[in-house]
Amino acid sequence: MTTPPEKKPSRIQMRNRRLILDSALEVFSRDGFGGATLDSIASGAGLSKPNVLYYFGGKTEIYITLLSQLLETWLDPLIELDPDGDPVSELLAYVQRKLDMSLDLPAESKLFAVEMLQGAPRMGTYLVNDLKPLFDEKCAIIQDWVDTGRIAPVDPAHLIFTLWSTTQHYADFGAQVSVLLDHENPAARASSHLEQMFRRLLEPQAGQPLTKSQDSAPD
Amino acid sequence: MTTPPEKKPSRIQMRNRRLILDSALEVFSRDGFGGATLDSIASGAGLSKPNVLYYFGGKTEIYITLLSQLLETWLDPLIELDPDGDPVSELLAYVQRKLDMSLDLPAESKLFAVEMLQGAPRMGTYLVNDLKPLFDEKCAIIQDWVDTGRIAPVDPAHLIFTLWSTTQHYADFGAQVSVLLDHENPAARASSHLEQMFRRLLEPQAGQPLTKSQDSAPD
DNA sequence: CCTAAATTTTACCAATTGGTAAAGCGACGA
DNA sequence: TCGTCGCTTTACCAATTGGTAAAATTTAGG
Repeated sequence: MTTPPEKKPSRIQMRNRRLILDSALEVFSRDGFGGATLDSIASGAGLSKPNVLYYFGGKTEIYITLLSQLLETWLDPLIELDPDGDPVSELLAYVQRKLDMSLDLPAESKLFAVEMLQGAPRMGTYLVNDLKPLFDEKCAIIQDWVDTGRIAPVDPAHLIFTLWSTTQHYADFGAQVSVLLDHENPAARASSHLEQMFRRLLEPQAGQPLTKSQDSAPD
Repeated sequence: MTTPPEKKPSRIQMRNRRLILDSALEVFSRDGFGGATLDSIASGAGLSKPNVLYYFGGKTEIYITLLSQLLETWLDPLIELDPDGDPVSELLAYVQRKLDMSLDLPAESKLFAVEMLQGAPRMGTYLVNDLKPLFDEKCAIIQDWVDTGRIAPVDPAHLIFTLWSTTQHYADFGAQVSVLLDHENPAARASSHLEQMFRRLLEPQAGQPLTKSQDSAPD
């Protein structure tokens, strides 16, 4: 009970907590957990360090708060993947949603990346308890689409990895992308490139439909 | 002259410098530049902190040394992309080389990622002076392959981004991959998934070959 | 074995870190 | 007017940080 005022958050509490979290997102996503300092978070929020610690129990609590808020936003597009929709459209829409998020909220993407690079030390349980079941569920859906010949045969898990990595790349490696593309805005080209790529990957080939992919061992 | 012994490096110098760099690679790739400490680098190398500073001028010098060594290894596969080879084979071989590197040397991949996430503050010049020209050169080659109808029409720059992101994902997000795949080794499946994906992306479609992209000026 | 150079350790330091204690400030109701 | 409750600041602190000086030790060469 030392730190966060209980009960109803007042207007000023809401405002300052948000200022702190906004600043912390920027700092943590750039410098990682260990590299971030309370001082830079505080100054980014326009507050003093002890004032920041009035609202949060400590550096770790800010980080955890950020991470769990992030996860809700992050999982949302995957949750929306509809087993009853048109498979290719659903997956292409997922790609676009993910790409939009990476372009609009690069810091969120980077924060996630930073945590993963460290081996997910403060996120391990979440990965196992929340992401894994959702991931398995969606893999099963995709596998069903493959089995019924509605998309080309593809490994669902690695398809999702590919989808995540290609979209998040524009956030996480934005510095590189920016230099290599002469600082032109990558958004439009990235979008059509990814759409084209996943469309080709996923659209069932006219040649070999479901006859061979139903259950036998491939390769 | 303060720090690194000049002239011929002795056997013990070679050994200790290598110990330090190996340990530093591990630490920097996990914790980032700001999060890494000389103490943890030293203890990882089995040396004392002042002893580490006998071989390197400081934390930054170790980091820079690591980065420039990394870049040679990292750029190599791209350099090998042969304009005279079979386009699809060349690109698929590049994918495999990149994937192998990510699986064999995940720390190198992570170090690069960490630096990019921070906005490449200690690498800006490398990006512009070394990577950018090479990138442009290879993009031109790929564009030529497209223009001559030897691969399907695709944006060369974004193709490379896709290639980089999908392969490096297995290193940078290894913690996530490991959990989601039930800790089974992703290597074999990743390899065939990526080969299939890029093959479909790149192989010219029977339907619409070079008619629309043939020779116009590639600005 | 002896010396000189190379290496390693011990003992420090100033600055910064995450965090705490308590005093000060402002608004608001009695 | 007063008190008090929520918020902010000032003044700290112990631990850790990157880095240095110099003594102690090891090594290599003759």
